Amino acid sequence: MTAAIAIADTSGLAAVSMRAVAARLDTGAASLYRYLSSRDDLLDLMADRVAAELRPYPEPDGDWLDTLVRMARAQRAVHERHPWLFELSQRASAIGPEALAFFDACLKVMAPVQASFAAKFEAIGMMNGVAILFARKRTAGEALTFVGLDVTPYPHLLAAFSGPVSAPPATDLFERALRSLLRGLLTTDGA
Amino acid sequence: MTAAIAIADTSGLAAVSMRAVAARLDTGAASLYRYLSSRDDLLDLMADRVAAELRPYPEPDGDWLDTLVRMARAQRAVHERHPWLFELSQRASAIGPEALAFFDACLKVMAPVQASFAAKFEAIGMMNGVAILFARKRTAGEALTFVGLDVTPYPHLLAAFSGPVSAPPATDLFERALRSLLRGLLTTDGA
DNA sequence: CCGCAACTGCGAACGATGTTTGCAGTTTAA
DNA sequence: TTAAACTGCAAACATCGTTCGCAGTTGCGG
Repeated sequence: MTAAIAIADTSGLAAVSMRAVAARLDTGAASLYRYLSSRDDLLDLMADRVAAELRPYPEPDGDWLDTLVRMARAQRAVHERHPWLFELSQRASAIGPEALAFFDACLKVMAPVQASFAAKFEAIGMMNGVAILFARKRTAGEALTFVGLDVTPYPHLLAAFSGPVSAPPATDLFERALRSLLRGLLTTDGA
Repeated sequence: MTAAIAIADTSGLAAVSMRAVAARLDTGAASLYRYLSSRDDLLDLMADRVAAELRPYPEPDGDWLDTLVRMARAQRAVHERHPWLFELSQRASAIGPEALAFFDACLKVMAPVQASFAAKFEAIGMMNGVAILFARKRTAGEALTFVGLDVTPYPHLLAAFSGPVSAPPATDLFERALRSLLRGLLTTDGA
């Protein structure tokens, strides 16, 4: 449901209650059960609907690694647009047709790579993990800056914060990390 | 609370209700609020209690990469012992003293590495992500094997499953991935 | 030993949640 | 026209986290 996604985008996943969604649709909560079997169903639909934003998949032109990085960038963008997607991605049932299609497209890009299916599977999982991690980077940074914690028992943490505050921007840390990881995962000489 | 962790280990996080924990302690739900301010408090305490299992931290002997891999192995073991920890790790408030101590220990190991604090921060985050991903590998594998999905629209997925089922074990995929990632993240020549 | 203040445990109740039920109202088909 | 099927939805139920208020206990100054 588009209404549910709108609520999640503005107020978070917890605000997506059956009553809230129904109210946005000017109806009662019970009416939703004519179209959904449960709230989990709704969440799955939301996840798959949003996974459709990964389209169109890039054509595998040139280097497969470049193409994969491009797809990972799309994943990161989606996770930045819909922060709640992270909470859903851990649910096994959230793997819907769109997620499978993306998975399939990744495999297609990896076709020229000589590696086992298990390795490719792992690589796609890592790609997803990296995209999520970087999408949440800003949030995580704030989490450590929040007040009220005495850092004196952690000498190295203290030293790190005492140093120059703004580090060199480390441009494209995302891409560098992803590239080195995928290369290490999918080639034999990269160990 | 040890009781709450026991419930989560056997029945999942959702089963950790105030009433369930109280029942295990032969008391009423309201009594818990003499010691906890809310359920979130309880979850934070659980996360930190379990983070203590990462101790003792290895002494930084020899190569820093070896030491980090050892610490990541410990993380993976904890996540395999307590699968629910993953759900908690996304909550900012779950960063307690034990988590900070681990973070500090990582920074200590990284002391000889010449990289910005931002890069090290990112590297620790990735390390955590990789550990979680591999801890959940078996679950994820089952998720794709589950029945009821027609894979015909996904030709590359189908081809992958049609191939030899059991791939070469890919021993130490965990360590290879981690090593290539950390090296790429923390050194300048690894791009 | 008393009396009073502070603390502790907890049954009962409140609001909110996901879900089920039952019943009107409406559409469809014979 | 009429019976069957479908649709929307208010009301009710179970369960959740949390609060309230009251007994029972403890600690302490007189």
